Amino acid sequence: MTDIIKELFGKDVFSHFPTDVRAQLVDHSLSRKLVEGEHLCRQGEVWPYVVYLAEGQLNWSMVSSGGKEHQLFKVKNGDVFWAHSIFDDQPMPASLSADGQVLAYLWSRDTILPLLMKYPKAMWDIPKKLTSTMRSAREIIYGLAFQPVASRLAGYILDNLESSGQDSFTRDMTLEEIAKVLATSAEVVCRLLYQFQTDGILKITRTQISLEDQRALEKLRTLS
Amino acid sequence: MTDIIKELFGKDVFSHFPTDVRAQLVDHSLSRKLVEGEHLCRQGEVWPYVVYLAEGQLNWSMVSSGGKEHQLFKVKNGDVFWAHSIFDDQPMPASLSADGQVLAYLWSRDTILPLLMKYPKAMWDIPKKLTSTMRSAREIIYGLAFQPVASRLAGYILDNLESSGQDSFTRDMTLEEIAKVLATSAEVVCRLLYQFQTDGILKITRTQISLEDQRALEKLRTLS
DNA sequence: CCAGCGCCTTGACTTATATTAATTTCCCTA
DNA sequence: TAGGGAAATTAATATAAGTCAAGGCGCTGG
Repeated sequence: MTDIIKELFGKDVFSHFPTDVRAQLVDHSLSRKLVEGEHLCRQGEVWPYVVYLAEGQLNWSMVSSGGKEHQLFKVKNGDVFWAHSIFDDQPMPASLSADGQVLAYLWSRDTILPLLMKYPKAMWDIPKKLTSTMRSAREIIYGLAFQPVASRLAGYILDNLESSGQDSFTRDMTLEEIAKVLATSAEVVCRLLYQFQTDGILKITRTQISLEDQRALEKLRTLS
Repeated sequence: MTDIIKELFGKDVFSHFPTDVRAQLVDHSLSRKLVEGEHLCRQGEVWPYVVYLAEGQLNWSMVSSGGKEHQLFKVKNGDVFWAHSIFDDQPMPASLSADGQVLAYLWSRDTILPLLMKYPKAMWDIPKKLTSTMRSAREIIYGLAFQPVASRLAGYILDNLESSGQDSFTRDMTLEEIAKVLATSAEVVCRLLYQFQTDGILKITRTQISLEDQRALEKLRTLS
């Protein structure tokens, strides 16, 4: 625990608390272990917590009015997540669910707010963080609204290649899951992947995707 | 000026400042008058200001990578607007331009930040405000991504009818401008309006829109 | 009063993507 | 090692919406 917590106190907001407060925060933390698919919070619920994700990943996904599920982003290992309800006491607009094994530490608003009031410098980091979230959320959703599926898929592949560090990677999500992220259907993803292959951009097998022409793929991502 | 400022101090954030600080804020305010179409800030510019809109309306609009302009929302009379750059010193993601005559009061970060540090209760209202902005922005952009144009148009008309208080209103925007808000083209808007008429939902002339069947229009809005 | 301009209207065509359904491939387990 | 089930693939079809082009209407200023 101590190592993990040490990392936490290098992050925005938390880095501004003095040592004794840090100890106090450690004492008041709640820890939650989740298994694949389990929910940390559900869309519609009022859930005023800060999360520090010590192990694993969380999916931030929402169900639209049409009943379709869409995954907007992932909370990654080491990320801090400030739930909307902390600030306005309104229902959460999406759900957080575990992607694999998860260990998370939580603090309720009642714990953290008095400390923020006492250390305004820490508090000032919150709008900063929210702004950056807004910026990236806008980017993502705008992509959904204004970029063709092919561009979104290109971006998705490039992101994966980048984080794998190789020029090829093994798909660990089903086409169905990818489709959920790109807000389209598995069939379309499949067709586009093969389209990319005939265009000489990728080589694909059932589970592997390897890059043939990075420049072309990057062009696809931005074009239109 | 004093009346206007009095209103300001009833709002989030500002309501938490004591009298002497309020006076100080009035002293340090910058006032800007704008005429139709003039820009208060431009997309891409680092612009660390808080805005209080005393008269008129501002359009918050962005140019997408494809070069198309899209208007996301309006800052209305009496609204307070916290520009992204205040928090993270990054470029603004969209532009603010005057919709008609505008009178705005501005405070730079250098003026406001020390006061926020001194009055954490005021500062705490900022994340609250940002959260509400995030919620409504998400709603709007998700609409663009997941709702058909017909639903968006239905919502647009219902909003206008509501704010006019009548069951009919005179269009004060060109089809082109409506298209910009709905992220589509004027032709499509036109065709849909006539479609609505043949369906018995609206009666339209060149400039007037009057409601015939509210229930049907509301159904259209939500029915994905 | 009419010429011209901006806006609106309409039609024809193109394209991206959703949907449905049928078929194939792969992998796991009995 | 066969059988079953999940996932992937492919094809056919449907539909929403964008684009282009042409024409019509109504207002304004000379």
